[in-house]
Amino acid sequence: MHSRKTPAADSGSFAATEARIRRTHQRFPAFRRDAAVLVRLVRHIQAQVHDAANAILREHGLNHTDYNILIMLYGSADHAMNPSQLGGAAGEKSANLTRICNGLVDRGLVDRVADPHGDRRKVLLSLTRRGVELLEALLPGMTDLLDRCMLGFAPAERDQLERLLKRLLGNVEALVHPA
Amino acid sequence: MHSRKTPAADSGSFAATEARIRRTHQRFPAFRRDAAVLVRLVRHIQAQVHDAANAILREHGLNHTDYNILIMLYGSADHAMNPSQLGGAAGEKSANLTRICNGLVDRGLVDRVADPHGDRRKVLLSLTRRGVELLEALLPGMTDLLDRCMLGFAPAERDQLERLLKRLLGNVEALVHPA
DNA sequence: ACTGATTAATTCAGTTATGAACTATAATGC
DNA sequence: GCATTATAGTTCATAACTGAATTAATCAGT
Repeated sequence: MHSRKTPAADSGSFAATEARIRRTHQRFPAFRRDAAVLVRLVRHIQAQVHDAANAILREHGLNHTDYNILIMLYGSADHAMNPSQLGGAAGEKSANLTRICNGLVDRGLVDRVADPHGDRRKVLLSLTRRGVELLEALLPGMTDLLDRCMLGFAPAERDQLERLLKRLLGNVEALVHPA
Repeated sequence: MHSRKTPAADSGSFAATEARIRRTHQRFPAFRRDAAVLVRLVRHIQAQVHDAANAILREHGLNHTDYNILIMLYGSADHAMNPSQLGGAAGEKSANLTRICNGLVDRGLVDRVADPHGDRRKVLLSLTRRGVELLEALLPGMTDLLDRCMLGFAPAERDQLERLLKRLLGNVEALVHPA
């Protein structure tokens, strides 16, 4: 018996990717190396974190998306948010959010009630006691993962990276919601 | 008639997200603000770029994933790669890659043949003439997207961001393939 | 008040992605 | 040579996600 992990491929060595980007730029000069590299870096980082988080969370019966929803609620002022806030915060489309929350509600981790404040279209999602407990049981593992991401980064470097990424985010948000 | 765009949510304003992360940190001090912010930034950036690219590519009958495969092949030395190289480069799992390439082969954009060099397990994927043509028709739009990502970034800032992201990638790769 | 446009959330059909199992070939050790 | 182990690629069942349509409630202008 084999296959303890997905064979996938050697995702390491971004060097080959860079060589490809360079060649593309040669064949099609308008294609800018720098931007392409950045976008691909972001893509790879996101994919790896996603996979690593999934691997950790699987044994608790959750995936990275579920976790993201739970931690957003955990961080919110009263452990409660509307679906649309939550979707925006977690970067999930509303249709997907409904599905995810259905699952979390079914498992008793999240509560879904009509929003008491006026607007009867709205819904309030909140962590149940069990949701809080599960999340807090998960947090050490996830915290450790985050720590390992930051190995070798000086505080000033983290700040700088954060600042630059925020500007990048500003730019890419303008792509979808133009003006 | 309404709904010209998915309602989704206000993905803008990362500020609320930061407030949540701060609260989480207060309730669970081991949870580091900086790392969490960075990971969520990466997630949001990737999601937005993905959506924007999909919107552009849709009218050509492709999605962002398809495009990524094609551009990898385009950038490779002889417009040809093995599935596993390609999967690694594009950040796709092998099972998914098979499916994607099936589609591209069916549409006559990609050629799939036995790798001529010895190893009979291997397969070679390459761009067809049509694949090259379609890709080159697409590239101006995608190039423009990339350009808009970089608005307001000085060359030195791009370099710095690239360097920092590469280090981050190094760290996150170690998460999945430990040691 | 009433019409038309917006917004919140969900539903739905179709697409895309995942983990595990499987087949076939190649490499390694003995 | 032969057994063991590893790798390349695919298949399959299931899960996750998407865009568009739908329902219901609010809002804005008149």
